Amino acid sequence: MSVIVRFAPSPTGFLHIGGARTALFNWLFAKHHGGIFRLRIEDTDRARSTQQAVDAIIDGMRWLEFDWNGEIVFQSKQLTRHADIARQLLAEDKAYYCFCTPRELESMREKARAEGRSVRYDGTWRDRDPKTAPAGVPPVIRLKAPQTGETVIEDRVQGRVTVANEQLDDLIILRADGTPTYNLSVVVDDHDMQISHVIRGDDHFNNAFRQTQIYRALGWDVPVFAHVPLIHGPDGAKLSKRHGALGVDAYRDMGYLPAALRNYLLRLGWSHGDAEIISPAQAIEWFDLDAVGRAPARFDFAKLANLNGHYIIRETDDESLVALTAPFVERALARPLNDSERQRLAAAMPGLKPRAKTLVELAEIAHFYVAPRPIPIDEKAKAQLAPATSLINALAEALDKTDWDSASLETAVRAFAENQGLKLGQAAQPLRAALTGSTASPPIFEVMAVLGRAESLARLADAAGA
RNA sequence: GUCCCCUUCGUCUAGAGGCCCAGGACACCGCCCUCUCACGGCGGUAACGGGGGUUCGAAUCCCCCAGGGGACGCCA
Repeated sequence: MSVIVRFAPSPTGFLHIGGARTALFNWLFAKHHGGIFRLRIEDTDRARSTQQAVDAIIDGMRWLEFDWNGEIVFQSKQLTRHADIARQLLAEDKAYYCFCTPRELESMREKARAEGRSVRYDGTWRDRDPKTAPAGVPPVIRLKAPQTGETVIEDRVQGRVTVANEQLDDLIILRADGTPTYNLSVVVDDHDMQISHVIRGDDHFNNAFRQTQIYRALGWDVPVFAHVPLIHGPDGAKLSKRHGALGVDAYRDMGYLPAALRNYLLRLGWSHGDAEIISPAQAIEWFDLDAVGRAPARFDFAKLANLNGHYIIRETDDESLVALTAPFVERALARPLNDSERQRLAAAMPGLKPRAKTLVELAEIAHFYVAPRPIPIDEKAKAQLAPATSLINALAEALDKTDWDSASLETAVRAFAENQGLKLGQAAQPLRAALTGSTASPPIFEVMAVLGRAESLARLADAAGA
């Protein structure tokens, strides 16, 4: 069986983190089986769909490097096709007109809820003659769903799940305004696109039963379903904006790498033995639906940060890191970086990157390298500097006679400290405070080497003078 | 309320009857490295929701309970 899957978001917002994982699973599944991965925009809700959201989703997909096959399918363009199918079902007596008004349905639901019954359409118009319809009520079309027996789904993640048909009511497939509803559109599109496996969020599980009934009514093959559990927030509740249901663009802005996000999302609800760091090639080789867990997973920023640190430190070359970090540095500087500054950052990168978990942090700790003099000195650094003015002056004098490379500078400072009867740290910390404006930084001799003689001595003079 | 699903360290998970007085990763704590902070190395705390069965033997199979989640729209 050839594999054709799709990711089908509705464009009512950004590509959120749960959607990104669904896209990842579909994408990996397709790659693993040498199949086809398609993108379909479910924009049948004319009121809530926006072009902006479509763009955000495409943007997110590109950023995560999820390449899809063929043209993007816009569900809204298939509306007449969907409506035709609804009418075909009507003609075949597999569907019927229902003249209940939304208000009537609402009171029906309220009554059911009040009586503790399950909330379902009662089938009022199922066997009633449309000729008895009230005037002026535009009808909807409902599927004549089986009322006895059961509907079974063989889900690749959830297993075999059975629901009694009496639990399912006659769902609306065509609205009063003649537009198709979601469940009909999905079935027709998935059929038309020859989708073999429907991999999507658990929140669609109930729809799978409805959709199965539509497939049956149409005499079409039902695709293989795989419903993956949703992602929860750190408190176990449904993921909300407060704890991470942000658009992937927000993660980009927070300085996360797409590779790290992909790796993190992959391990949320899926595993391969003890593997944690998983390359795209390995992911494609290993990924399958059988290893997807059935329990919802909580989103954990700390683990994402750790993974991101790994990808920054070990999987990204320094040149790329400079390019990725530059926008954040420039934002803080409120001006573009020039070539020599970029070169300085590149030279500093080996010392910078093990100290950052995100590109934002990387930009923050890199800032002192390109900050204009006199550089800002934080409170703790000021405290270390205050009693050390003469020490800084003496050090500056000694260093000015030294070759300006990391090793020579270290030798000189060590000799200086020894002569003064100081521990190395007692000389290095004031130097660090003066040169970086902070009490924590990359190794101070490396900092001096990257800064260069002129800039370093100037910063020392600034500090001693202040 | 009704239907469906889920339940191993704080978190992500390994585990498909004996290899498990439960392994890995993140987080946390300690030590080492060290000019600071990181990185790295080493070590540590920490879990099978509860109760019944089945079995010589259960984290693994069955039942019940509790807790959590999802769905019940002329939204997707």
